Amino acid sequence: MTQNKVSTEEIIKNAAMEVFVEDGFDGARMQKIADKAQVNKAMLHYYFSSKEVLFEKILIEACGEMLPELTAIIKGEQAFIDKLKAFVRIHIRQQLKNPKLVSFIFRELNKNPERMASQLNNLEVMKTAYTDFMNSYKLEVEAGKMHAYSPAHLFIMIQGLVDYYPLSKPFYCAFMKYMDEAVEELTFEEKLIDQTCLLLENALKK
Amino acid sequence: MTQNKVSTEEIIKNAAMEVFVEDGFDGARMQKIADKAQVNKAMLHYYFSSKEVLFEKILIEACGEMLPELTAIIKGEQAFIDKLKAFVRIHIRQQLKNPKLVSFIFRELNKNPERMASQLNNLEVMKTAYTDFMNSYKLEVEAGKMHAYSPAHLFIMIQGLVDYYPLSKPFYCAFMKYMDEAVEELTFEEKLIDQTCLLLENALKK
DNA sequence: ATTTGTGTTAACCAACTGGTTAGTTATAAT
DNA sequence: ATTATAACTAACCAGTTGGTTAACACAAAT
Repeated sequence: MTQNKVSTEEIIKNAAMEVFVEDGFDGARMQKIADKAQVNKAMLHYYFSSKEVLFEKILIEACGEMLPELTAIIKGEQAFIDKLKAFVRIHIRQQLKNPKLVSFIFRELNKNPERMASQLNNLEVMKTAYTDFMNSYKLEVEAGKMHAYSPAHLFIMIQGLVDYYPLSKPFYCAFMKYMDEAVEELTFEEKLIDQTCLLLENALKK
Repeated sequence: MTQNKVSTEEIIKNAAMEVFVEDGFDGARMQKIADKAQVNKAMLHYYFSSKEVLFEKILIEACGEMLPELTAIIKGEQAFIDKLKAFVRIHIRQQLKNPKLVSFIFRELNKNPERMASQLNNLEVMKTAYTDFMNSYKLEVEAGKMHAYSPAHLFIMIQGLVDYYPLSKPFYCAFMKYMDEAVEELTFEEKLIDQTCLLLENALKK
């Protein structure tokens, strides 16, 4: 019973995650969520008062799912460049596991930047990650081992390199087909990771 | 009359562009488009049979607006690296002029990759751009002047560098505020362009 | 003057949407 | 056994949505 109680709410959440990620807030239908969760539609309003509230809960969870194993890397004892490579590798692989989640986040981010901003408090991890990462970079620069970039801009460029492909994967799948380039997805993506690491290494190392 | 005839259809299109870009397909309301165009809602169905049809027209136009001055660059007589820099500069500036358009394209791309793929025929420009660009790059590599990357992957990485920030600008605006970093938008963005050029130069030049 | 065709409108409609409600079952507490 | 509370359901509701329709205006062609 206590099991069941927790369970139903969790089932709804999982169903809602799927539907919201697939269809976005506007496209998502409460009935579809209820069907997927195999509960009566009224249950959605029983556990979560409104669509908006349910969505907010899902959005928070979705954000959380974006930055998991990453913390481990930052706290590691590796050299900066190895940390960076590990970050690239893990981040891209992770995003590619669920590309729809990535596009969901960006979709809702652009629709309602303020809401996402208010969620930023939860991303304390990200703040420390950013700071730690950039401090190690500055040390490398001061030691004359790396080219100097503006840390903030470098951060954005790295994010671009690791977030962009998962976000536009469907486009490139179609584009490749159109270009008559037969590509085996997995090898292509692993190679993208390698190439990204290589590019960053060349761009940074003096 | 002929003037007026053309005009009304164009007015509707412009209004539809605004609303679809702002709200996405699911969020957009025909009434809102009609209001913005200051015409009766029935007129939308008079000129464009359905929401779907109107949307498709808008999507094509939106895609067209994405790749304008770029063709000029490719046909230019500059050296590869200068072409690349010019591309970065113009592309980022262009996207930043209307960031909502960028996020609109990505939103709808991820919602309906097949539709976007079918629109790829219109992007003949892109195909030639891609081929030309990559051929010049290969020449540089063969001449031993540049590091060798897989052309396809390099293409994607470059796109990531130029598309990512406009796409996630609202996030970084909020993030910067949260990090207590006061940034003057325009200078920040011009510097991002410079930094991107620098990064690519370092990553490519031997 | 009358016809014809295009542009335009107000009013309407069926389908759908998020949300409610009144009532039912099941479980635990007294 | 009775009560109280939480979990659940079927039916319903008011508001919205994309889309239609029948009538109207107004110009050009006859």
